[in-house]
Amino acid sequence: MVSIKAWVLPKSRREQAPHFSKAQIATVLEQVATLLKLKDANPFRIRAYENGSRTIASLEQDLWELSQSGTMTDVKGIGKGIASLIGEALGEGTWGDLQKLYDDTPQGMIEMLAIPGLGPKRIKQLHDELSIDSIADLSAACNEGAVEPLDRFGAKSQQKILDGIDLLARFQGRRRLNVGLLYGEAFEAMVAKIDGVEHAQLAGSARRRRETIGDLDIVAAVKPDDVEAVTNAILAMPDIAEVKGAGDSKVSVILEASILERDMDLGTLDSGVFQAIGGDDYSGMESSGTIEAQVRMVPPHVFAFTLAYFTGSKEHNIHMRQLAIDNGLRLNEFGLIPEIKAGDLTGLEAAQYSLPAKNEEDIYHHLGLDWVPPELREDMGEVDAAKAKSLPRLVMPTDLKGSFHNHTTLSDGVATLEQMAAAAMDMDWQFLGIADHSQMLNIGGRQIGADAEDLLQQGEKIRGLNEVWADGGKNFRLLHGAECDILSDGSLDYDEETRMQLNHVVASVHQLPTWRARDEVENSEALIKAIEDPTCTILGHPTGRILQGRDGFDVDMHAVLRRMGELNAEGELKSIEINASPYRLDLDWRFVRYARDQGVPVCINPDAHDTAGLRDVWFGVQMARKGWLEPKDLLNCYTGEEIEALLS
DNA sequence: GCCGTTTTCGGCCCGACTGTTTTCAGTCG
Repeated sequence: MVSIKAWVLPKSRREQAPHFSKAQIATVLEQVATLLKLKDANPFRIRAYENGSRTIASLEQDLWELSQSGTMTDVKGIGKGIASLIGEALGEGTWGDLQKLYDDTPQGMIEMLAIPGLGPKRIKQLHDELSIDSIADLSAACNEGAVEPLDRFGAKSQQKILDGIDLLARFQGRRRLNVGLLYGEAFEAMVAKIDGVEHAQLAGSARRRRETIGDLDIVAAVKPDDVEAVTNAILAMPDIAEVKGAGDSKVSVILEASILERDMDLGTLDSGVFQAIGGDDYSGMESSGTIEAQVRMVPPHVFAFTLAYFTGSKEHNIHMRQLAIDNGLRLNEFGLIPEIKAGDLTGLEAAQYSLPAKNEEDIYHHLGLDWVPPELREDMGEVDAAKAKSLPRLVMPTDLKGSFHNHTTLSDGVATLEQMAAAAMDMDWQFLGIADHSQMLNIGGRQIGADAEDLLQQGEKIRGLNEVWADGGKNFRLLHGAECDILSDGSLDYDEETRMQLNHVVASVHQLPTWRARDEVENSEALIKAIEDPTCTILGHPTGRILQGRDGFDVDMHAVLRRMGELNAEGELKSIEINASPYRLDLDWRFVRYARDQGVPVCINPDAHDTAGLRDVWFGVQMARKGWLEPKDLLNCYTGEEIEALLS
């Protein structure tokens, strides 16, 4: 059972302003929104805090500068109230009267929000009328039958809460993208095969390639006469653990892992990292899991609208809907309907007057926009760019000609140089960077990394192999690098003379506990010192996060990227990695566009520990797409010759 | 709480489903 960290207002760890980081401010605003929900506050006030949190989290400017210059309210979504709250937090390290809000709300009420079907209003009612303030209390009250007689509750509600508590214990919430896609694509294929389904498509966050997936949304085109039969066919599937609901247009179920015809491939991860995040407990949780899925059935002629609607994001949809309203149109999952014709009609009735759309392109075109790739639909500027016809030509997996950060048997990989090279050639790559762990890396007292001497020997071997391929006219080369540990003070492992002999150095942090115990300022300084080292080429998995496993360390990524941008402007090559392991996907895609804007070349690295691991680059490409990258922004898309010249 | 500018108040996206009701509130996406 995953326990939720207690919610407390952060205390400043600094002597002087600014006292908090952007991430801390964003977290507090998000928590305030949730606490206000539990107090049944004005829903629009709640949304203002939610929007504020989202805005701050993705803000590129320096918060402290905005606050000092009094221009914070120029940021859309930040008004006088939130600006003054932030100003006080940054300047004084205090949080106004928020402490009272935090004190007023029992931790257990926050935990109850995770119970499916139970929301803030009813949690408040349970708290007010039965003094319930923990999941344990709630469970006991349901078992005693104390919940049933409450106003607007009943026998079914009480049972549903018990089921929800049970589900919460079994169901770990979000799944990583690779796992979610396995379920999603399997389920999509099964639904598509049902008689009466004209076509079916996976929508939602899986289609947008978010790094984690909450639940699956499948949109199915079904004629009204076939809906009942299709519903029954779905409910009769063998891999359904539970039916959560079934109506005229929607079936909501929980899928078992047995839907996957083959064993779940969980991918590979650095040695030691598994232990750090819970070892067997973690992998047990991974493979025994279930996932929630919804199928939305709509008449074929409105399929495109429903697909767009359920692809989201919610924020993108709100922006699109506003744009429609500005044009006298009503946009929903059934159509794009002139308000003047729709009148008082709603739903499918109103949709008979919809502008036609045979696909999503048509919908966007009706609103004067270019089609927006699903990965970009996060309301982060894509609507305006689509209007200005300036959306990027996003990178595709086939644009890649190599990668830079991969392991062999010299450290903790299981494949040899030759095996890794052969696998890369199979992918039509022109280069493969080898970067085994450096000597400092120890796991449980055992040295994982390579001694300098062995590392340099590997270089000899690589030069020999490269000569053979060159002589044979094969357009392929290995690049000799190392994944050098960044020590706690920001210096790099190995001596400089050793590092100088490499094609490239991937500098990464592995001693996470030390870094997580420090604050953002110290960590940022250490990372900047590491990238300033003349031998450092690539900053590897920049925060050390493991999705669904552990948070990364605090760091001002904008500041690090700005410094990297300066160094690139001075003619040095400093690249940032999108670690493509589905466990990491670090650099977070939310920073990728900022890196590009600062002139920092990005590289996608599978961090492969075996030949199959090279395929993980696909996930990195998805994150690069979410970060608006074109082939020219990525070192992976240079030719082998160009890379050779760049790194020599 | 934020926004806009026929500004200083009134509106803020919208529909499906469920369980409780007998017209609707809560939850979800």
